[in-house]
Amino acid sequence: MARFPRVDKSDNKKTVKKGAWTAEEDHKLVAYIKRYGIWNWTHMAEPAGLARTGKSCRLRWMNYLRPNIKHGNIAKEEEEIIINLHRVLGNRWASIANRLPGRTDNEIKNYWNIRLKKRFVMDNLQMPTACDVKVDSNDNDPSSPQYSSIAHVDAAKAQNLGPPRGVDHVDETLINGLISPGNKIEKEEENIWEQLFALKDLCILEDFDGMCLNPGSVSPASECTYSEPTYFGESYEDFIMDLWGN
DNA sequence: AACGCAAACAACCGCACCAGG
DNA sequence: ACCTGGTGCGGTTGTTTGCGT
Repeated sequence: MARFPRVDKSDNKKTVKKGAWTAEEDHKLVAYIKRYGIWNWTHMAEPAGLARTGKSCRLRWMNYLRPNIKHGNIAKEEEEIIINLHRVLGNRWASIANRLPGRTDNEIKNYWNIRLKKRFVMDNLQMPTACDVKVDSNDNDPSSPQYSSIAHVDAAKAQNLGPPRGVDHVDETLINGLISPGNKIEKEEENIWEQLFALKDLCILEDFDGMCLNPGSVSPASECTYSEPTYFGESYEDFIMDLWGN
């Protein structure tokens, strides 16, 4: 990682702008990146003519300005993927986002917190957790008693609650087995993906891969009730196209 | 039309990690 | 080995928007 001369703190008292980005700021950032590329977020803001922190610039770029970002309208298929990935990965939004082209971690995180989390609460459903997945035995059968007790206990742990009502028996040895060294559930992402592909509902991911390879096969938008937001009076697509000079 | 509330979204903050010096 | 600065991530908060009364 390249390093730069220390910032003179005494000269660092310029007012830093916060809050919503304006179209002009977006234009400046995109124009700068188009010309010079991303070389250092912290030091890019000033020459780009932005009174923003590097972090703010990076966030704006990553979540809205970079090409190929999809906005709104999370399809049913994507929702299923999010649920399944969250079951395996937990709150690792960036990892989940990596699996959903065009989606940002922020968007997925918001979607989860606002819609899915609430739905699980309202429907009194079992909140999926990363530890729900166990691939090395019959326990990956959701209908099995073992699977069920694991899921219940982990959800209860996640909410700092005791075992939920209706669960009168918890197999502690199973829980210990899940968290003990040498357990087949590893933290490393590669192993997590192996677990993921062992899931019975893998077909959803396969369908999604198919969608990526054959974009024309994506479900028709007519199924969606989402209305496209506007960006400074334009559709998001027009706004980005305009920013990129296309 | 005005107000209040809830939902949705955008952005900030703090922390952890990584790499160069 | 340690320090420092940059980056990325997840949690949280602030603002905007939509809807019901």
